[in-house]
Amino acid sequence: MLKRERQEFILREVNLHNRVLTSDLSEAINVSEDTIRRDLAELAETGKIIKAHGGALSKSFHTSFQINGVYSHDKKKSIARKAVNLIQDGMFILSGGGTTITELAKALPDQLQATFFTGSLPAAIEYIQHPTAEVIFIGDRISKNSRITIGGDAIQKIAQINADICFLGINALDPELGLTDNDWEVVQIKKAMIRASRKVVALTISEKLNTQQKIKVADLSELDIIITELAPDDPKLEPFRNAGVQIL
Amino acid sequence: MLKRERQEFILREVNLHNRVLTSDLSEAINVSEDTIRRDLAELAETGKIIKAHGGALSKSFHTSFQINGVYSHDKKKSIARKAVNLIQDGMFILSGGGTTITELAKALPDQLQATFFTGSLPAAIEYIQHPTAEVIFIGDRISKNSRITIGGDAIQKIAQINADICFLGINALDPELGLTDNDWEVVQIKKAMIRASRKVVALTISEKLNTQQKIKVADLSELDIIITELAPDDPKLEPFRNAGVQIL
DNA sequence: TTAAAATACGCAAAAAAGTGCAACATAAAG
DNA sequence: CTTTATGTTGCACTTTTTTGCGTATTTTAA
Repeated sequence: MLKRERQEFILREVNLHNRVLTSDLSEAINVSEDTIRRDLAELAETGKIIKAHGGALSKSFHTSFQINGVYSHDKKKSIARKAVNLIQDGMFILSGGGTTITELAKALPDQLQATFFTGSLPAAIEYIQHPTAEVIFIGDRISKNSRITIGGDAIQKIAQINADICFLGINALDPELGLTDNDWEVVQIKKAMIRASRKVVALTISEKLNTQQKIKVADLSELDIIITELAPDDPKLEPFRNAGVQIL
Repeated sequence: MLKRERQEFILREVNLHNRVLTSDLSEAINVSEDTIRRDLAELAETGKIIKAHGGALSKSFHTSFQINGVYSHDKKKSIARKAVNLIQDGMFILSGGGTTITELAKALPDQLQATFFTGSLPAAIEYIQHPTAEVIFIGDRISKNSRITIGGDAIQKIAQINADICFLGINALDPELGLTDNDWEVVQIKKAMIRASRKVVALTISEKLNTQQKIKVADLSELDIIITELAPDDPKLEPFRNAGVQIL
């Protein structure tokens, strides 16, 4: 079995079972565990899998673990600081969910007068603590995973809004595939929010750049601004800038 | 099971049940309690969970626990325990706001299957953490004081509901004046909720009995059940029982 | 205060991973 | 065809990681 062939087999196994053991792979392919380890190391280096003691985990399985760690907290704060500069007094703002958005809510300057539409419970809790912000909650069924409103009623309500700007915390952004997500209901909400806003801002930590999930939310062309914790001229952002999206 | 995989499992369990026991996890995953403790320590170190004696708590649970005052905490807990007995599988429940209601949400038995309609952000946060409860949020403008939805849109939505039971945390209850409140917008919401339910349950600590506020919400005759922390035959409750309201 | 439960700590065994090296294959260049 | 350069693989060895156990300590609840 060729090296390339072997690695593709491993990748399929990982994505199928969400985890593989070095020992199992070694036995299945009939090569030494050293070789398997070397393969896993290579696959992990290009970001296709996550290495772990005893084997490896699939990327999608692992994301939740990494993304809500304390490491990314500072990054999200720095993203939030950039984002609040886009907000001006009197604006009508559509706000999605996610921890990055929650940071945005915390970072609002005290004297700001703006109206926030959101379907995210954690975000709403933060917005409502702001001294002057007006908060409109978009009601409907609440998703247990993401703690945001989902469902047709919510989409209808969003469609009635004509917001100045929309902030979306996003899970995956790829130069080719654009904005993607893994939850069909959430995708519908995000699409509705994008339609209901004059300007769309995507907030994301750099780890989520160049990653893909299963369901399409929007093309890059539908985004106006991408905000990450990186400097705007970082090479990782090059393909997105080339697509005509403004980078902050 | 790989270490990382195990920690992901633990993290999911914590976020689902709000608390986990070291002993349960040890048995479920089939590793020693030492190993579980080490995992919990690592997860706590990166801020993903809150460690506690005997197990760990979810981060959100811990924070919401801290936010509420402790003055009448025990009384409200005892009220909540009485109230959950009224809830049965499959019920549609309208739920107001207030710390007593939040306690009710925390006291729900794990296996309960019910649908909760609410316009209270803190209550929704609690309901959504329950493993099986369905949560429908009634959206509209959020009041800064009470953190519940107010406004005509919400009232209209409530009118479309036909709930089995309605739980109201109340601010003032008087044998003559009935249920009163000081916030006009909140009063409209409460009235709508009472209209939309077959059975109305008022939850209150005894300090609020025999007090009045400025705006009338409902007559005593519109209430079906009053729950306080007192024993049902307490003399303070006599006038309410005489008005034909059931006391728990 | 006291007994039981839970935890921290040190330690040792087992498993897994990293390291250097030699064997082998492959392909390009002479 | 031979030689050389390159890359791949397996092996012996060391190092690191992980785990469970015994013991001492702390925490909890009565």
